[in-house]
Amino acid sequence: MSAPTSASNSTSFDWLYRGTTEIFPDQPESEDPSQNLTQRLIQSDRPLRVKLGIDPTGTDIHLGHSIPVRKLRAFQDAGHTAVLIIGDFTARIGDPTGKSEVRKQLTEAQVKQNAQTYLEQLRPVLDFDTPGRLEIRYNSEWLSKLDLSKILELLASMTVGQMLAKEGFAERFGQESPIYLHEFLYPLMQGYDSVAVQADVELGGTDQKFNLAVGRDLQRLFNQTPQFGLLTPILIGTDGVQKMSKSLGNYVGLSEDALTMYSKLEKTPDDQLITYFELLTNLPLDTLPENPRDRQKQLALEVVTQFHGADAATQAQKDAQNLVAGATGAADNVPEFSLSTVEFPVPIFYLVSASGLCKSSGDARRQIQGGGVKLDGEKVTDVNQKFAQADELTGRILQMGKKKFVRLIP
RNA sequence: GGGUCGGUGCCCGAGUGGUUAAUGGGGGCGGACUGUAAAUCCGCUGACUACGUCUACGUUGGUUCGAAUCCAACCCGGCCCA
Repeated sequence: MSAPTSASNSTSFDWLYRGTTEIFPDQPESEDPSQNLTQRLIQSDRPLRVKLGIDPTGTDIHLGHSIPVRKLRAFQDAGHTAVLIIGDFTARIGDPTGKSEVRKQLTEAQVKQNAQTYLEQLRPVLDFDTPGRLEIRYNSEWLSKLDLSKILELLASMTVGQMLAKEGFAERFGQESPIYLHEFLYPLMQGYDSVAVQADVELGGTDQKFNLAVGRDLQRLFNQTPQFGLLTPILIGTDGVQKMSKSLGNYVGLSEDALTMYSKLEKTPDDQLITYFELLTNLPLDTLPENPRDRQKQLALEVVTQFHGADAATQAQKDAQNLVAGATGAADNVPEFSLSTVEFPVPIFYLVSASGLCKSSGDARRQIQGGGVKLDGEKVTDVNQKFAQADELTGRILQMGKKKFVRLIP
C-alpha cells in the first residue's frame, strides 16, 4: 500500500509518489520531460503550474476531498505554483462522473457562497501565505465568455463514441436513462480550464482520469504542452467499506470540531489505518506504533492537529477518553437541571424526560426498562419509582447511557 | 395531452376492509462484551406524569358497525405513448 521508495529516484521525490495512484504519461526510464514527470520537475527552469479544480456544489467538504488538495500542497512545498480552480461555472452543470442522476442545477448565489466556505475549509491544508505559491481562479472567468464558434471547436475535438466511453455515461446509456447533451460539455469545459491556466500538471481523484485526459487533448489542440495527470486514490470512509461521502455518513468533515473529528478518526478500521496515515499525514510509515489502538490514536491526534492545532488536538484526546471512561469523575461539565420545574411527587420516568435526557417520556420508560438509566451510578429498575420531595434528589446525578448526564439542583 | 404504476412511521419497504401503533431491513438509542463510541450478540425505536387517552399510512370528502386497505375529486412522482 505504501509508495515504494525505489532506489533510483528515492529521497527527493518521495512526496510526489506518496499516496499517488497513477501519473500519466509515465515512462520511468525516459529522460524526456514530456513523458516523465520527475524529469520534468528536475529539468524545468520555472515553477510548474499545478492545477486542481473543485466544484463548489455543496457546503461541506471532507477528508476525502482533501486528498488531492494535500498533494497540491506538497507541490507548493516543493516550490511550485498551485492553481486552484473554483468551478463556479461548471458547478452549475455538474460532473456526470459516478452520478446516475443528472445533478440539480445550482443558482449563481449558492455557488458563490459555497465557494467561500470551501476556501475557508481548505485554509489549513493549503499554503495561502507564501507569495507566488497559490493562484485562485474562477472558471466562469473564461468559460462564460466562450462563444459558439469556440464551443464548436471544442465539441469537434471529440467523438460521441469517445464521450460514451466515459464511465458514468456508459452506464447510463446502457440503462437507457437520460443523458442530456449539455453534460457532454462538462469534460470539455474542465479540459478547457487546463488550457486557460496553462497547466503543467493536473491533480484529481482516480475517477477524474477521463477529464484529465481531455485536458491533455485540448491543450494539444491549442498548441500547448499537454499536462501531466496525477491521480490520487478515493478515500474509504470511516466504515472501512465504501468511499467517503456525505450521503453515506461515513465522512469526517474538514469543518468539524476537534472532538468530533478525533472521535471519528480514533476508530478508523485497522485495515485502513496505513492508508489513512499515508494519505492524510506526512508521518513516516515505518515508525508507526505496533499496537493498532495506539495507531488509531496517533492518527486521530495528527489529523486533528492539522486542522485545529496541537493544543486542541490533545484536549480532544482527553475529552474523548473522559467520555468513554464515564464522566462522573469530571463532574464539572455536567449540565444542571432545576427540580423547581417539576411537580412533586414525581415519577422517575418523568424526571428523565423532563430533564432532556430522553426525547419523550415514552422513550424514558423504555430506556429505564432497558437498563440505561442510572441515579448516582445505580441502575434504576422501576419506571414508576416516585420521589415525594425535591431534597430527596437535590445534588444527585442522573445518567442516561454512557454519555448523557444531568445534575439535579433545587 | 393520453395511458399506466405509485405516494406508508427518520429512510427504504411489506401490508389491499376487522388484535394494525401497522411485518422486515437500514439508521438511531440502550445493554453485554472489547484495545475502541469498531466488530459481534441482545433489547428498544409515535405522543401523553400512561393499566387508559390521543395522533398516524399524499390531501379533502364519501361508503361502512369498522378502512392504510373500497369510492370520488385534487396534489405530487416514475415509466410508456404523443
